[in-house]
Amino acid sequence: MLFIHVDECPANWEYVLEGIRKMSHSIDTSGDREDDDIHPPKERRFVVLASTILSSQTKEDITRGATRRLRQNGLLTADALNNADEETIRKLIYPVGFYIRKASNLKKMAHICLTKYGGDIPNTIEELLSLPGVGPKIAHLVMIIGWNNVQGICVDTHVHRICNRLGWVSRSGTTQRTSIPEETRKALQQWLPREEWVAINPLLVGFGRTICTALRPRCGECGVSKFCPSAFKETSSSSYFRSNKS
DNA sequence: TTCCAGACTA
DNA sequence: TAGTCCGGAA
Repeated sequence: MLFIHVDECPANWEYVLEGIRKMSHSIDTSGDREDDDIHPPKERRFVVLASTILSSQTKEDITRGATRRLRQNGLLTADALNNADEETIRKLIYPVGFYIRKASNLKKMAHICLTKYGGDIPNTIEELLSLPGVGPKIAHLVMIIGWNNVQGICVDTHVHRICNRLGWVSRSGTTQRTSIPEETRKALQQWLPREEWVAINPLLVGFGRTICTALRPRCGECGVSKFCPSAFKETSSSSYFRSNKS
C-alpha cells in the first residue's frame, strides 16, 4: 500500500473544492459519451481515444459535433479511420481547432491501434504517449475513461491555471508557480487525496470555463475568492502568466 | 487584434 | 523555450 505524504496540503483546500462544487453543480461537463452502451469495450475505448484527441476544452459543442459527424459517416472505428481519405476526415471534423493536424493524427493513430493493438487502444500511459497527437493530458484522461484506471490527474489548461491561481502548486522547493501542466500534475498529486484525482478535472474545467476564466476571471461571482491569493488581481488581458514569469 | 486549447518541433 | 497549427470569442 502506497501512502502519499500529505503534510503540504494548502490551507482550506477542502472548503475551496466544496465551494467550486456548489458553483458548478448546474454545469454538465460529462462530455459526449453517448455511445457508452452501444459499443463493446474495445470499440468503445477507441471512440474514447478518438473523441478525446478531437476534443477542446473551449469548444465543446464544435468538437462534439465533429465526433458526431465522424460517427454518422461510420468513421469512428480504427479500421474505418485507417482506410479513410484524410481530406474526408478533415471535412468532417472541421472547424475543430488544428483540424488538419488532428485529421492526420487520427489516421496515423488508427493505423497503429489496428496493427499493433488489434484495433484496441494501448493500456499504459507510456504506450498512449507514443501515439501521434497524444500528450499527457489526453493519455491520463483516456486511461481514466477508457480503462477505468487512474494513473494520474488529468491536468489541462484549466486545472493548470486554477491550481496556480489558488496557490495549490509550485515548482519543487520554491514558491514559484509551475510553468507547464505536467509540472502542475506532479505537484498536485503530491498532496491531493487520490479519491479526488478523477473529479478534479471536470470540476475545474467547468469552473474555468464559466468563472475562473483565463482572461478577465469573474472574481466577483466566485464563491471562494476569499480563499484565493490571486482574486481581483488580474484586471486586464492575460498578462498574469507573463507577468509572473520573472 | 489578441488570446485560447494541446501536442509537437526547432 | 518559443513558435506553430486553427477558428472563433472577446
